[in-house]
Amino acid sequence: MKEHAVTIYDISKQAGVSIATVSRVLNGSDNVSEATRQKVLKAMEESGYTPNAFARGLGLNTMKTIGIMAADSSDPYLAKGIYFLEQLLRGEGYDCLLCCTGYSLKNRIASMELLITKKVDGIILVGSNFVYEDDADNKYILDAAAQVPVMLLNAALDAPNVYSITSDDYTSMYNAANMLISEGITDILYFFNSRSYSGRRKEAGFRDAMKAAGLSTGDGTLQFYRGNREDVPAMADLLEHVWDQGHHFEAVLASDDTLAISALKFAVRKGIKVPEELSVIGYNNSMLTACVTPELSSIDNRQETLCQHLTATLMGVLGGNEMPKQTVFAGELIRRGTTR
Amino acid sequence: MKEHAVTIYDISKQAGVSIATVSRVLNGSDNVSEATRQKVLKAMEESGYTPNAFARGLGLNTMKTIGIMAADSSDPYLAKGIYFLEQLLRGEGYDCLLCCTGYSLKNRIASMELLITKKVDGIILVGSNFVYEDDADNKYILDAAAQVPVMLLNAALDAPNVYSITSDDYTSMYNAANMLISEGITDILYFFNSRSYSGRRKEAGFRDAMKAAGLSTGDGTLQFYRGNREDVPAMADLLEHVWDQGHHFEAVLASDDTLAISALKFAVRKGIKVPEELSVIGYNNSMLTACVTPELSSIDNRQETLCQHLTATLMGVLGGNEMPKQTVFAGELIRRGTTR
DNA sequence: CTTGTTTGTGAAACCGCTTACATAATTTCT
DNA sequence: AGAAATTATGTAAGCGGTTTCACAAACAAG
Repeated sequence: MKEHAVTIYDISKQAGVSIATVSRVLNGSDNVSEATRQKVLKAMEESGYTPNAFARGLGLNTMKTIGIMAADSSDPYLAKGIYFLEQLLRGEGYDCLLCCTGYSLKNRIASMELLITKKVDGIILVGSNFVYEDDADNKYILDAAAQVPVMLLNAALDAPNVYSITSDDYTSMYNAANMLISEGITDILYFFNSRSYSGRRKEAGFRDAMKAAGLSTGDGTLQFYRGNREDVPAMADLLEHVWDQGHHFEAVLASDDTLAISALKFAVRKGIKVPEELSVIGYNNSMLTACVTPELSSIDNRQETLCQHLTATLMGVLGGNEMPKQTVFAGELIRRGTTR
Repeated sequence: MKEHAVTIYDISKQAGVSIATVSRVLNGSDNVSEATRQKVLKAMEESGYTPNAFARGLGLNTMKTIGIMAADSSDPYLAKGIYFLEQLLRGEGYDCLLCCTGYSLKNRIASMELLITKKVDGIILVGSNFVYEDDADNKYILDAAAQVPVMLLNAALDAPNVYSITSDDYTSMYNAANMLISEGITDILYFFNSRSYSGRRKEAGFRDAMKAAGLSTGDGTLQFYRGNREDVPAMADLLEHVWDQGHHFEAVLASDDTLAISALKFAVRKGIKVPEELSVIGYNNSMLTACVTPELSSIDNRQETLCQHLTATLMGVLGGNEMPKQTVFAGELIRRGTTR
C-alpha cells in the first residue's frame, strides 16, 4: 500500500543540495537564493513530496493541533460551537482533535490526559459542564493548564494559563425573567438541566429577578430535569406531571432550547395556548427555535462571537502575548412566537 | 511553562536500565523480567513521565488517529454520526481529527490532503455529500485511498482501499412511497436537497415506486431545495409557494428530517391538518422528530449500526485483514404522528 | 587590492523513541 | 558437566525532520 515515502533526503539529492537547504525552503526560512529555492520546489513537485508530520512535530515540538473537548458533540448547541471553532482554527492553520467525554468526570480526566499526551498546542473545553463552581473536580483542568493553555467556552475558572470566554448568563436570565414579570406574569417555572457553571449562573439570575420583584422561588417554581437531553417527550411528561399536581404556571423559562421545546410539546398536549396562556423562553437560540410553531423565543448568547474571541485569544497566547483571562459578552433575548 | 520534559533517557537512568528496556516496558513487549518492569514503572510514576507522541509516531509511523470528514458537523444527523464514530474509535484506542469541509469540492480536496499530511491511519467520510455517482470529482478519494483506507458512511464507491457502509436508501424510500400509495395517497411531493450519492438513490426509490403504481413523477412532484439547511422557514416558504400555485399535494416525502420539519411548519401556517390532510415522512430519524407535534414519522437508517460496522471494518483493515468492500443495511420507517 | 560584512550552503548534532542485533545470564537437555 | 536453547538486557542505528555552527562565496567599504 504505502510505497516507500519520499523524504527530505531524496529531495536533497534530486535537487543537488543539502537536506538543510531543503528544510529551509520548506520552512520559508531566512536566506535561500531564489535559484536554489526553485530547484528544490521543482524537485518536490516532481516527486510529490510531503514532509513527514511526525518528524516535523518532533523537531518543532508541535503539530499545530488543538484539542476540543465537549460532553456530547451531537448536542445541537455544542455541535454548533465545535463547528465554529473548527472553522476558525482551521483558518489559523490548526487542526482539531475531538474528544467527547459524556458527563462523567472520569472521562473528562482521561480525555484531558490523552490530549496532553498527544501534545496538542491547546485545549478548548466547550460548554460549561466541565466546570463546577465550588468543586474540587476542577483540579484536572489546572493540571492540564500546567502543560498547555486551556480555553473555557461558557465557563469561567480563575487559574494560571486558563482563559475564559463566557456570555453573561446571569444577566440574560435576570432580564428575561424581568421581562416576563413586567408583562404581569408572576408564576414562572424555571426549567433546567445542568448544575454546571453556567447553569448556576442562570439559576441565580432567575432567582434574583424574582426576589427583586418580591416573588417567590420556592417549591414548584424550579424544576430540574435529570436524564437524556434528547428525550423531549420525557421532559414534557415531567412538566405535565407538575401541571397536573395543580401548579398552573404562566411561563417556562428554560436553561436550554431542548427543554423549551419540550415545554411546547407539553403545551400542545394539554391544549394550552402559547403564548396567550403560556410563555416559553429557551436558551441558546439554536436551530431548534425554527423547528417549532410558533417559533421559539430564545436567549442568544452569541456563540459565534464567543468562538471568534476564544480563537483570537488562544492564538494570542500561543504567540506568546499577554491576553485577557476572562472575557464576557452580553446575551440577548430574541423574541419570537412563544412570548407575547 | 513547559518545564523540560522528562524523556525515556531520564527514566532509564533513574531506573538503572537502558532506554531499550524502558521502551520495552512502555510497549508491553516481549521479555522484561518482572523485577525490572517494576523498577521502570516506579521511575515513570515518580517522575510523571509521558512518552513523547511525536517521537513515538516517528518510530511507529502512526499516532493512532483517524480523520473524520463531514460537510458540517453541526448538522444534527451528521453530528450524531460523528459522535458515534468518535466514541467507537476511542474505544479502539484511536483519536479523531475532525475536518468540516462545507459543501465545496475545493475544501474537500484540501481537507483530504491535510489529513494525509498529518498521517492519520484512516479517513472516514461521513455523509454522502462526498460522493457523486457519475462524477469525476471522486478522484480525490481515490488519491487518498492510495495512502490510507477510506471509509464511506452512507455513500458507496467501488475502488481499491475504499470501503462503503450504507443504508439501503433506495428501498427505504421505495417502501415509504409505496406505503403512502397503498393508503390511497397518490399526490406525493418528493422534497429533497442533496443530489449526492444517497440523494440520488432516494430519488430513484421514489420515482420507481411511483412508476410501479402508474403514477406520474412529473413537474411539481419533485421539489429541490437549494440553500442553507438550517433555514427551515425558507424551506417552508418554498412549499407554500408550490401550494399556492395550485398544487395541493397530499403527502411530503422528504430526503431529510429538516425538510420534513419545514413541511410541518408550512402545514401549520396554512392550517392544513397533519396527518389527516397531509402526511409527512422525514428521513434519518434524528432528534428533530421528537421536537415537533405531532411527532415526525421518519425513516431510520440505523446510523449507530452503520457506525459500528464501519468501525469494525476499519479496525479489520488496519489489522491487515480482508474486509468486505460494501455493506448495506436495510432501513426502517418509524411511524409516528405525521402519517395515518 | 585587502579587509569586513553579508548571504547562501553544508556538515553534523539533536529531537525522543523503536528495534535489529549482539551479548550476557539463565535454564534445559543429554 | 557441557552444549544448546531460552530469556533478559544493552548498544547503536535508524525514523525524517530542524537548527546551530562553520565556512565559502559575493559584495561593500577603505
